[in-house]
Amino acid sequence: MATIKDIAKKAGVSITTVSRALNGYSDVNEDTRKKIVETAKILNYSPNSIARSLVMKKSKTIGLLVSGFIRENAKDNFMIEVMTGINDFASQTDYDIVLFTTNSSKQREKTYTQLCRERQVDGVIIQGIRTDDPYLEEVVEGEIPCVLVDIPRIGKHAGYVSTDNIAGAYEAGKYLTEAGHKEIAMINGHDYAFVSKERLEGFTRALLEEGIELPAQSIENGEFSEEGGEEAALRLLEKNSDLTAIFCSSDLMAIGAMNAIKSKGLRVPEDISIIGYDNILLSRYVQPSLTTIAQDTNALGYEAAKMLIAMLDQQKPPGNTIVKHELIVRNSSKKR
Amino acid sequence: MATIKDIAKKAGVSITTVSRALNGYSDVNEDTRKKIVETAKILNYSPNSIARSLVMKKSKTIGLLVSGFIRENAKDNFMIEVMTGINDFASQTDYDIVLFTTNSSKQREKTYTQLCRERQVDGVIIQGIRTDDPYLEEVVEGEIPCVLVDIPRIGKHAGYVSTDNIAGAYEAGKYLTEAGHKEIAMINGHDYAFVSKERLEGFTRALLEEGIELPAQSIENGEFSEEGGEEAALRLLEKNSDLTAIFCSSDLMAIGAMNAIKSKGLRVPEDISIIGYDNILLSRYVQPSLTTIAQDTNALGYEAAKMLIAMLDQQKPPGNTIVKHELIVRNSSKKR
DNA sequence: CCAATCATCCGAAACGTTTCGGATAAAGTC
DNA sequence: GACTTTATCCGAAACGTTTCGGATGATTGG
Repeated sequence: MATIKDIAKKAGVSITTVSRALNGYSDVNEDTRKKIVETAKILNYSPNSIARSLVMKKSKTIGLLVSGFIRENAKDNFMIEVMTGINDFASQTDYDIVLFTTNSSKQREKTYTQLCRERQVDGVIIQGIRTDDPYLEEVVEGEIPCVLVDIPRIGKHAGYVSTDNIAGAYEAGKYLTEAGHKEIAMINGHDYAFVSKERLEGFTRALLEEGIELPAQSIENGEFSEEGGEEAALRLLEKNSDLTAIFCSSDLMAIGAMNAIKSKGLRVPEDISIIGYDNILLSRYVQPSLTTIAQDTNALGYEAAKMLIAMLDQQKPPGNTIVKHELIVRNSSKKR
Repeated sequence: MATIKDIAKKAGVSITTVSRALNGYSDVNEDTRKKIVETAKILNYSPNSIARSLVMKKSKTIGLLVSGFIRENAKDNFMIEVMTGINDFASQTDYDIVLFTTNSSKQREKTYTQLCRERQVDGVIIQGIRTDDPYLEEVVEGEIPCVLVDIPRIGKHAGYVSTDNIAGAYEAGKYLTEAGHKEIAMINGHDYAFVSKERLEGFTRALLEEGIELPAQSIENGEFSEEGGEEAALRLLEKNSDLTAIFCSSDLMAIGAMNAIKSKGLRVPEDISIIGYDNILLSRYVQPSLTTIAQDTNALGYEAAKMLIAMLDQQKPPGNTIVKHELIVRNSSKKR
């Protein structure tokens, strides 16, 4: 592998001059620059970004820290869409992406901060970690520029992107009440996700405005999985056989709930209306197709990368970006 | 950021000793090691992997070069499952993954080899590039250890993982002929994918064994997309209204074909049987659920990472790994 | 007691780059 | 002609590690 030194020797100039020539500095004669560029090409030179990183103290890489990057979660193309969004922006810049994954199963001995410092990433985008993650605090308070996806926390070096989950859930609630539903239940994710709290809040508020209470026994957690959603729905149906609508905090749980309803011999949407959240790919293909709150997932990633790189390259202070959402009515819900 | 030098000063030893103590060499007294480890902890030391990479000439990263890592392709969770497989293996090792993506749209000025050399990846896994990719040759013949996914090429430093596409397509063909189908067509991907060639070969052979010809006019390309599959199916139906079965080179195209059939007022599988390839997530959820050839996509990635890291760490020569496949009969196909 | 072995430590070079501070010679200024 | 300016170049230090080749002193063997 040819180095800058080899070029210098071959071209008969100093190392300094080669470096400056290749980096477009003005204090090098156009003729010598040409010669240097030419010999660089002849020697098939590629700059060694590691050496550069070492002296510049910048690695030009951003870490993508995702939790639950495992096969099961591939169902949910949420994660992958966020990733493509991040990549969409990053590929326009000179930043590369390095993938960190946390398998919560195996005890991890290193904190996220350590992980990032060792790999010398300039910043990190964090996705899918739970609010009870022991290392969340550390990274929000820490020195490493970071952007959180769907966790509304701002720190000295930490910003976030998300959607307005309260408003989204509110719209779902409004939609159901306006359709004449009265006996309504909710399947939430788990208590350690911000989105769960927010969606509960928005949904409750919408119902309350129509004078409908959402008692604790009408809320079950489904852990954001299809199976969890199915079981949660079964429990809800057990408790209240008059149910006419269920709002689910994720599409995957909504699909599970539909399975449960069908297994009980009931029909969607004739007997029970179902509304999900996320607008995952599956929701369009499932039978009946799913009414849901869509988020621009791709934009979520795009904006995250944009914010992070603005923090890195232009010292912009971290902030928060809210990406739009939208109610998409399909066939899993109907007027009462 | 504390360095090894800081530790040396604080602990009153040399830099060498700190390095050797931290890396578990035997020629350092147990007491001094303890002291060093302790002061390292106090100073909140993290090793700088960049400096280490520079001197070791190993970055302990593998590149993941994927083509078409864009939103549209997220439909197809093939790619993401391969990625999780790669990650599954890599996370057991000390290798990190850095993501390279090629957006074929924007003219790329750098070859894959240059990309890899600049970022100093120790090896690379390449996924989703076409056989007519101008840089494929370069990387197969090149010096950088690489593993190709679904491209059967072996070089001095290049191996591959794939499934037996010929056998898979052969099974699909056998299944259809044994079910009594005679008027059969095929929707293939495009001419620049190895899998297309192989699937065509296997399928043709199976039909031929039953004395059934597959003329060129019974084969249409669908570019591996849902829309392409739909259009291809329409062209086929136009040409031959007696068709009773279509084999598609990908599930996505199969789904498109089903749309086309329905739009023509025909039924799947009563009028026309459809069989796909890949067993993507959607194939289980679509109506009717899709008969398909399943590949262990996760294993594809896992084995790719395994092979690459064996090449890197144990100088194993590159080879080829064939991952198993399986015919999964669902509801989009039936006996004639 | 002398030489050989051993345990423990360290200095300095090396990895490939960037960049600060200057050096040199030619050109311009009065 | 003496001075300043300008264009062009370069030496050497720095980034944070690893590692080679020794150095030191204590212990052992005969």
